[in-house]
Amino acid sequence: MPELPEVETTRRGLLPALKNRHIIDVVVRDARLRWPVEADFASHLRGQLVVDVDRRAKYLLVKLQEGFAVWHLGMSGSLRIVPSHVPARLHDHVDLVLNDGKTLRFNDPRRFGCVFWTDDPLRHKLLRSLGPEPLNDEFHVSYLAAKAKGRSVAIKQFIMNANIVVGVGNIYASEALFHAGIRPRRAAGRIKRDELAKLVKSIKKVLSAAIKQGGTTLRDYVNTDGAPGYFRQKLFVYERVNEPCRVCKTSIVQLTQGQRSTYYCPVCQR
DNA sequence: AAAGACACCTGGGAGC
DNA sequence: TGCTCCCAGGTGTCTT
Repeated sequence: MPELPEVETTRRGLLPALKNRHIIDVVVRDARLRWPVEADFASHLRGQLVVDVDRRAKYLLVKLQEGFAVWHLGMSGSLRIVPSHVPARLHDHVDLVLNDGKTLRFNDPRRFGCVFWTDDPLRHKLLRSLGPEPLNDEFHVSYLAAKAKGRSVAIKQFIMNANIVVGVGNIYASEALFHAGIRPRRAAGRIKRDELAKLVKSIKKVLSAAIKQGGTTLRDYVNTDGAPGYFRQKLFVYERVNEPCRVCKTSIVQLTQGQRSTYYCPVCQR
């Protein structure tokens, strides 16, 4: 499910619900996530005050007085705030019970997500070599051009590589390439500088617009209130194979890159 | 170092 | 109805 806009939407929902609350209990119903929930996870969190909720790439950083609870939603994970008396449902794997009668509840059918405690998330193995945030000023055309130089990998897979830039997943990679007018299979190293400049702008624009709409719900993504995101209506190519391009009416084409579906308009993108 | 394949897992939809 | 197959918002790890 979640790319950067969905994770950011989740962060914004969590912040007012978690900040300045105490975690009075932790329930781990199923520790078998992508990486098993560690045995001492609950004891690290129990009794702690939540100080802030931040985000790095697609990781949510729940800042505690001592260390952080770091969450990744994987493909199908979601975090909701529910009244603590609501019974857990299928795939509700982890709860943080708060001192205000509410519970932060993690649901993840495919169990590709993970959660762990750490005292220094940015130096953690999973986060330390991540590229820049796409919405920050450090992500600019000169940076991208330097990284792309000499690379033969397809531009779509290149911008989905979190070591290059974080947060661009399968939906927004196709969408950003459409808006930049670039075909997804072109080698990253052969994209001209002015095209890369357009691509940087498109990535920023698409992600910002999606955040404004609360993200994209295709199947099971919901925000912390259980509501879907509404950016799906604004998609130009993703999951629109054989439908007319919203700009030129040409049929949208689907292909496979790196075992993922890619969508593009053969006329608008060159 | 870079590129590509594969792995993890469940559920929903299509086709028979 | 029920089976099989394919596909899905991610990304670490292994092989070439």
